[in-house]
Amino acid sequence: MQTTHPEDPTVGYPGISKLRDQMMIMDTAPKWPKKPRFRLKEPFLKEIVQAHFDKNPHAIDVNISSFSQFDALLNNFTLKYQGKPLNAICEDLGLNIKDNKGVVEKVMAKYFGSNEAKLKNVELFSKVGIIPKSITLSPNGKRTEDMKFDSVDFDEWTENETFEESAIFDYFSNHNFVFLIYEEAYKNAPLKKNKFIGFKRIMFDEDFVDRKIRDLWTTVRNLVVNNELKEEYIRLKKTGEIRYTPTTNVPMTRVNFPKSTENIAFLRGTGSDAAQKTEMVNGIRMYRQYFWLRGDFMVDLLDKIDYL
DNA sequence: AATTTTGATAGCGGAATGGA
DNA sequence: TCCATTCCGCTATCAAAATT
Repeated sequence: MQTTHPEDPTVGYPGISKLRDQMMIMDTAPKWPKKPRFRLKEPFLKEIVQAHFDKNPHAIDVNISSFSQFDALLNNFTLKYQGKPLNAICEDLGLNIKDNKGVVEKVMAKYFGSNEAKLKNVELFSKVGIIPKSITLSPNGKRTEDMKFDSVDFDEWTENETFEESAIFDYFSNHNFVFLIYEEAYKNAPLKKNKFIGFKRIMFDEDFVDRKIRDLWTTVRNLVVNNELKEEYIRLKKTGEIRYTPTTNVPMTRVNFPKSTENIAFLRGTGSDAAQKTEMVNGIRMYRQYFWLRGDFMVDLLDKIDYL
């Protein structure tokens, strides 16, 4: 752009917003058409502070400073293991793993040089605000599940007055997401048989965050602030009988948070079992809540992106 | 150092829904 | 009407953190 308009840097501004997902340590704000300022990405600053206090003894330094290098590292993994089932990859990496749900993450952590099970212990990821997520496609490339993200801190959610100050805004706006994409060997195949397909890296579209995530934030916030949360029994539609959970034999209940039927972004609870509902909001005891995005939306979104 | 609790990841499973 | 898909509260598992 400089070569065509060296005297007028503003002509390049629209392109800067488009370059956001290429920039690892810097970011620009606000976005086009407003005049951009440069700033350090917030997760990077946090990591610098953390490193100072040596909070992260397991972190390794793979010495990567740009996304093209990062992408290349992921591409090497893809070239080696594309189409291979998870158990074969484990074997090749020297990981002795039973059929458990932690494998997906453990494999990646190992590849990035950490023997820890958690990818968040890999400094590279936290340093530059990369959030890894795995997604499994059905044999015909459709969604198998919806996607769970972070848990909800209701104090934070209601304390902040504006969406732009909220944690969920920061989560979706200021982070890169790397998706580890797997495909089922056959319908409902066990996890370790799933084939590794590849990586995709995205930043969520500003417009999507501003509409869908803002909707979720506003709706949930209003429900809690206005004390409009309600819990009700789940009843069988045919007979009207109350449903009971299979393991704890407690009545199943629902809370009137946004559901996946009405919204791409919604809340869903999680916990050890129905007898252990630890969260308390508006006097209602409930599972710890997480925000989710619909699986079909995620698959559509990723379909538009190229593999690394 | 051993044990318990918490919480994060990823997915299960039974009922409702929808298409052929 | 049958069967596949979707919905959504619930659950298996593991490891980190807290507690003893």
